[in-house]
Amino acid sequence: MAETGSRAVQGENLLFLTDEQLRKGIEAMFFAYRGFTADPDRILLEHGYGRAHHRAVHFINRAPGTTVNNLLDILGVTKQSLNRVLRSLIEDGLVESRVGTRDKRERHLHLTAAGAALERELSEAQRARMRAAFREAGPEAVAGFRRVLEQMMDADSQALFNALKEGP
Amino acid sequence: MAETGSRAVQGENLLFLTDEQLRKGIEAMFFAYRGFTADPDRILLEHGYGRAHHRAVHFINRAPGTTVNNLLDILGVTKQSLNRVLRSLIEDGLVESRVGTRDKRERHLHLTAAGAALERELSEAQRARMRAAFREAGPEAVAGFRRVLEQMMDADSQALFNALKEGP
DNA sequence: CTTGGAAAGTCAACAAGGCTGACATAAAAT
DNA sequence: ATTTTATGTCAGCCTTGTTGACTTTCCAAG
Repeated sequence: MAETGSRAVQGENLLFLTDEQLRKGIEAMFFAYRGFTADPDRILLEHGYGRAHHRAVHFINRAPGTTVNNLLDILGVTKQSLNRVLRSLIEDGLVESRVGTRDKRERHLHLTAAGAALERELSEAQRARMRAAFREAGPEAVAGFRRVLEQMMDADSQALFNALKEGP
Repeated sequence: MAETGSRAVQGENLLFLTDEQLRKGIEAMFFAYRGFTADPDRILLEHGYGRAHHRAVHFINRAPGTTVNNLLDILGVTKQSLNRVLRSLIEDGLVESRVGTRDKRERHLHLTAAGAALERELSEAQRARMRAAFREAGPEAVAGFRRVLEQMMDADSQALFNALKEGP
């Protein structure tokens, strides 16, 4: 327990890499993620939806016209799982599925007015919390926050994240 | 869409609070949390456990002798949900439940040698990723990361997080 | 000492949201 | 003409969350 991992490196100012510091980082991620999802979860409950619907709505809004396969890559779930969510969103008139013009096998997904309204309600709540946290922490902390999170992603997630940056 | 939220504040250097920046922060949290849980999830699968078991084992290790009620506060789930997880861990000999000496209604939870071994396997994998991310990002980024995450927590989570810092 | 209530455990039932496997259809690609 | 790809769907399973009802144990206040 005493000499695991980071303590092996010596003669450098790497105190931020001690197991103790790493453990704090891990627990901070756990508690922060709970806060991160708390507000949308409350709103979703009122509408009879879950987190899976939030994720679908978020990324359809981010990349309107995206295909089902593309969404599967982003969300990292099976098509059966996504399909259950998409079906209810389409039935409820929040998402529209348009047959592709170039490739008619593809379905292009768009939010309806109602879908966009829900997306706004969810993302405004989530942004409000993020904004408060960012404001409290300050711009330099925010830059560090982003840098660490990006490094924590898998390589493929990192690619998806950066692809979303620029937009479609 | 144009003048929501942060853009209302003007004449200040608050560009890090634009809706666009906040959206990036939200997506970064989503993808990073997936990476954060990916390694433990793989290990848990091999052992036939899930994330709920990881959380229980983690916090029992952090605060040995903690009571069930205390653990319920930390994890934020129902006792029925936690009980199912604890029962399997106890049956499998990873967790020991000792009747309280002062108050015999309470059960004090401890990891067995086998439980501690699993905890080590899980936390070492998770620390390895966190360590790599921290090292890449650097100490100032790490400080910012921690500051933002703490602000993102609910007030009660923040209290729990800080209580855990000092130890029992 | 009795009783109220807290701590813990248990049973049952349910829902969301993951998963696998199998199969169907349409359209593109070869 | 055949194969591959994109999508949808049915059936069934698992984990992990929920509520509600009930019991046992036991501390503490009356």
